[in-house]
Amino acid sequence: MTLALTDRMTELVAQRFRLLGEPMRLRILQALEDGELPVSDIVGALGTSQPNISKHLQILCHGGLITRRRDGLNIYYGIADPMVFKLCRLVCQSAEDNARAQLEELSAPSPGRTRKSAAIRR
Amino acid sequence: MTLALTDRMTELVAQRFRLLGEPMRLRILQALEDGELPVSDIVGALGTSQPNISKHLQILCHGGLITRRRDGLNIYYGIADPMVFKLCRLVCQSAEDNARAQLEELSAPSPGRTRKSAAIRR
DNA sequence: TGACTATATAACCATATGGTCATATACTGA
DNA sequence: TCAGTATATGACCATATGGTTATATAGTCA
Repeated sequence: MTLALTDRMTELVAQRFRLLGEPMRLRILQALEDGELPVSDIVGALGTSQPNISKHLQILCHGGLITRRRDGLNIYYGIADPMVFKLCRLVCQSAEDNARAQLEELSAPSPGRTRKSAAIRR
Repeated sequence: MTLALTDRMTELVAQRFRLLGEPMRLRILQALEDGELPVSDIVGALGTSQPNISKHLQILCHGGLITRRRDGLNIYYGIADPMVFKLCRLVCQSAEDNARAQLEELSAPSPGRTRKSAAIRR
């Protein structure tokens, strides 16, 4: 079945992909994979400034990818839906496949292409 | 199993997500879902300028998401790996869930939260 | 209340990104 | 070769984004 997204839905989906299109945010998500953490721990784990982490946490939180819970002075963030990791794995896989394909393309002995030949690219 | 991506891999994955984080590019991919098309058709279908489409096509092509094939004056672009639509469906689903959850949050009769309560947000 | 800690936010800067218009390039056919 | 068509690219602009530093806010505890 085709996607056939409405304009609004296309915007939403793009927005969600954009959340994941930032290395620092992916690192934050990975840091939270084993369970929720207070901001200070995330900062410690990722080696960037606390304001920067806070900013990304807010973006992820508003985007609905992480949860937020206060406990005394600390604020704990956690993964809202482990599905994100499924997404990451899929993309990871396809990125690997792509890299492999490019390697083959480069080391191919001759222009005797295998199939469909996705290469013109001037 | 945890993700445990290397820095390089994290960059690659983020880069790939960023490709999908643009409404116009998502629309292009959707336009190609039923089969490859020449640039002019894509332009016709999406109602933006030809240079703009060409730019996005190049980005998608370099990112390995679409294929490119010349036939005479026309250049046909096509989906490189239908997996992208699987990704979109997953994200779409989760975006819907999220929207629904936010609605419930808003229309919840009282602060008698159900579970874990992901809402502080000042 | 006041000192202290954890986190958020404001102001700012440099760079990236998406769009536009004008023009170049690549191919076709007379 | 030349006119014509399809696509790509360069130059440019406005805005978005990620980062930094300084400071505000919220909660704890003496």
